[in-house]
Amino acid sequence: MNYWVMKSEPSVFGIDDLTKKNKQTEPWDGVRNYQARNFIRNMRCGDYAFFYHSNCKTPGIVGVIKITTDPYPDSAAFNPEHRYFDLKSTHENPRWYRVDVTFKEKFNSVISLEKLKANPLLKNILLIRKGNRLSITPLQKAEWDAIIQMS
DNA sequence: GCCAACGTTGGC
DNA sequence: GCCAACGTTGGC
Repeated sequence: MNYWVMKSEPSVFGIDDLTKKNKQTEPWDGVRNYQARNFIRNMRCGDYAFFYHSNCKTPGIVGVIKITTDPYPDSAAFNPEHRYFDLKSTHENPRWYRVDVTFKEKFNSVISLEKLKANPLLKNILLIRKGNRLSITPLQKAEWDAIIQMS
């Protein structure tokens, strides 16, 4: 079992896009960064992730999602019409991957970036490292637990 | 809107 | 392989 943080701009795709009754599972697609891609390929069905909202009024962790597939090729990369199209990704040799995520929980309030930075138990997490731009980052179990404690 | 930090591209 | 130029991310 692995733990992750998955980051997205809520104006593009936010946790509320997963809280609708008939749409609690969505593919997490569009990851086009190699480091993040490598993390996705290490994900397994049954892993858990925090949903992080970036580039918004109060950036921070807003809830919990579950990884509900193993990684599989991101078909958006195959579609020339799609904004995530990549000529160099082919069916024979896919370059980009995605997983499906399922809504689990939305916190009553955001665990803000500011609070995450202030918690000494989280001082090593990639998410808050200066200059980090990865949309997918791993967490240790102890770090996961520390964040749950804050919620 | 600003700008620092980072990743990618492409000329050489 | 180096590195300048450029595009993007994301906090503030």
